[in-house]
Amino acid sequence: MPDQDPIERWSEEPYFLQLARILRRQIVNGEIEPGMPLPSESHLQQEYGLSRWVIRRTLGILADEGYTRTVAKRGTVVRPREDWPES
Amino acid sequence: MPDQDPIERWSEEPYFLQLARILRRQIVNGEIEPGMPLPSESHLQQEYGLSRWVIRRTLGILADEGYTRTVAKRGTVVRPREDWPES
DNA sequence: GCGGATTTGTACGTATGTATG
DNA sequence: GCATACATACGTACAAATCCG
Repeated sequence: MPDQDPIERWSEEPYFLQLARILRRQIVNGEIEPGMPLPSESHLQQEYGLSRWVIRRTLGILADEGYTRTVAKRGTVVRPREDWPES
Repeated sequence: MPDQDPIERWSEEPYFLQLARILRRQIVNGEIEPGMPLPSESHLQQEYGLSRWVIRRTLGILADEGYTRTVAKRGTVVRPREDWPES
């Protein structure tokens, strides 16, 4: 349900940070398990009503943090827990 | 002289990788010394005839590598040599 | 194996906000 | 007050590889 995790458009916080927090939590909570794919960029666009710029910025952050790996023409998958930041 | 470091538009290599290589070499060669500012994004745009998207992508790479630090509303400066990648 | 749909990557343009100088 | 400079965010287009019926 996208509306459980709405992007606050009045917020000072950039959309890509809000969305990164939302997706990061879903991963940590096990809603998307290691090895499983995240929704595609276009799907995330529709789900959250955000531009692809924001979606890609967000996915870049999660990848940098070690939560996900994005492969060209394939998609983005959740990495093993040992690759996540500790604590 | 921009034309000494032209972007090869026929190349397979993305523009932002070509430009990153060019600017990285200028830094390593001491053409822009630590503490000194890089040209502004709009200046780089005009100098190389590239979009701001490519310029920012490039500067992001150099910053990730430790060569530069970009500060909002200020500009991008070259970091001390000890922050650069070794060898 | 073919062909279309999907998906990510690169690249462009524009607009607006905000802090700096 | 005004110009500069970076940050965010929207849009579009095309390429190339992959996936799938």
